[in-house]
Amino acid sequence: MAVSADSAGQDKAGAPGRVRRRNRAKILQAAEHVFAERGYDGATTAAIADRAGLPKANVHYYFGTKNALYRAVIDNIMELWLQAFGDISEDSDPAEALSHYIRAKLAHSRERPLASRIFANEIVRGAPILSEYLKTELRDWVTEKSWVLKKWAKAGKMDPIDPVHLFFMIWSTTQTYADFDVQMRAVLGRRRLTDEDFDTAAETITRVILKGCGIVV
Amino acid sequence: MAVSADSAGQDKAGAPGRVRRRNRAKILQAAEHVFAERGYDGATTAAIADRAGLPKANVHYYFGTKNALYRAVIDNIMELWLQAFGDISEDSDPAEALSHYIRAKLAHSRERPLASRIFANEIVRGAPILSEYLKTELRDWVTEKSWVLKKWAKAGKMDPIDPVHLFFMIWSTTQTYADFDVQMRAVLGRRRLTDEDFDTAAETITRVILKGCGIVV
DNA sequence: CTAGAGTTTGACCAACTGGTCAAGTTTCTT
DNA sequence: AAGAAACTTGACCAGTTGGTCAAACTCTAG
Repeated sequence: MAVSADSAGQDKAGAPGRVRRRNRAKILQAAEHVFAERGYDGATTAAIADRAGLPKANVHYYFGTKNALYRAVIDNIMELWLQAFGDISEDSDPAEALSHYIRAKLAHSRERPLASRIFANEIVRGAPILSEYLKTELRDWVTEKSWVLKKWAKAGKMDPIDPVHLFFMIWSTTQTYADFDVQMRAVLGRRRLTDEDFDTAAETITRVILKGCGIVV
Repeated sequence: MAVSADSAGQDKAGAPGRVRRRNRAKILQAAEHVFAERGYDGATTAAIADRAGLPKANVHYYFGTKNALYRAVIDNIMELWLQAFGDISEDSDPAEALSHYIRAKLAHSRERPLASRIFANEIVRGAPILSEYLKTELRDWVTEKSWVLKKWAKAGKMDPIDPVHLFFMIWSTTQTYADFDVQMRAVLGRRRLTDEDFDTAAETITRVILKGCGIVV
């Protein structure tokens, strides 16, 4: 996954390339919004341009095609995903490592719901862009971490739960608060999910999963 | 949610209305496929007509607009959702009731993945059609069942877990096998999820959640 | 059998979409 | 300062989309 340099450097007036950097960032941010809200097909380059406050032709000047822009947005997002993959290693404490991972994932849902929703959309569409990443980087990560969980189980630190499906559980229970936000809000009767909602969610998920895996806190 | 009569009666040759019924059913089925695969905006009436083996004008003859057809598909789907809401009542056994519910939800993901994916798409889009349903029927169901879980907790049959978030956990962990199927397949290295995969999933989810809630089996 | 209701369909259309372009403007380099 | 490079933008275009329509055809009730 390429690492884009956008929004990296400073935008000192007079610095060469500052226009390029600022406009690319504006467009990427607008695109993230529109893609998250409308999906790939529902998003129009005109809507993205509007939101960025630029004429449509300008969007094409910087990113060429809608598809290239979409890829750039996805690139940006996957950078974050990888960061959230905290340290689950053999000698870390299961309770701490897992609850930290769960909380990190949930925080991501709260802080970057657009990213999560775009990711969800991409997967539901059949992952035309991301399937390569899923089959390589993600799969390797899961394989590696599965070994750790198996060793924890052998050491009696947790029950012998299938590690892969356990990761599926953690991903789905945490991402649902971003992707299915409307459903959660409707059921909870909230206009917006509050900090308390996320705290309760974190507590419930962590508790059920840790205890469910036989991890003593 | 309206209950459509499609695919109800028999299609005896000579029975009046049989053409209408058969064609509406054909179109609905095709629409379910296309909407699930491409999302609302990505789906075209032409693609749906093609898949149904009918000219596009025919689709409009029966359903008027694309949006009306989409609503009809959603209607069909919600009928199923409600059925899966098995019996979680005060005097049923927690272990049995919950594990039955989890298995039913998971079976639904395996047997009707298209329905699940359309539902997911609808929610991620902000539930323009379903928000009313979520705020009323679904919310009421959750409220009612939450009472049951709370009584179970008071009776010492399970830990005092937040029931609403627990339902969120069950929904997300089971639906993920339909909605994020590509991701699961990529990580598991399968071309298709097998029966064994679903069995392992059911076992893992049931075990973690039941034990996590302090329900003794 | 026959009149009217129900169905089928190709041709058509206006609106919108992603994308292009060339002429102008601003910024950078020397 | 001045020429080159980078950026801006309104006008434009071809392809696609949801939707219409009228003429032809088929079915059903009496």
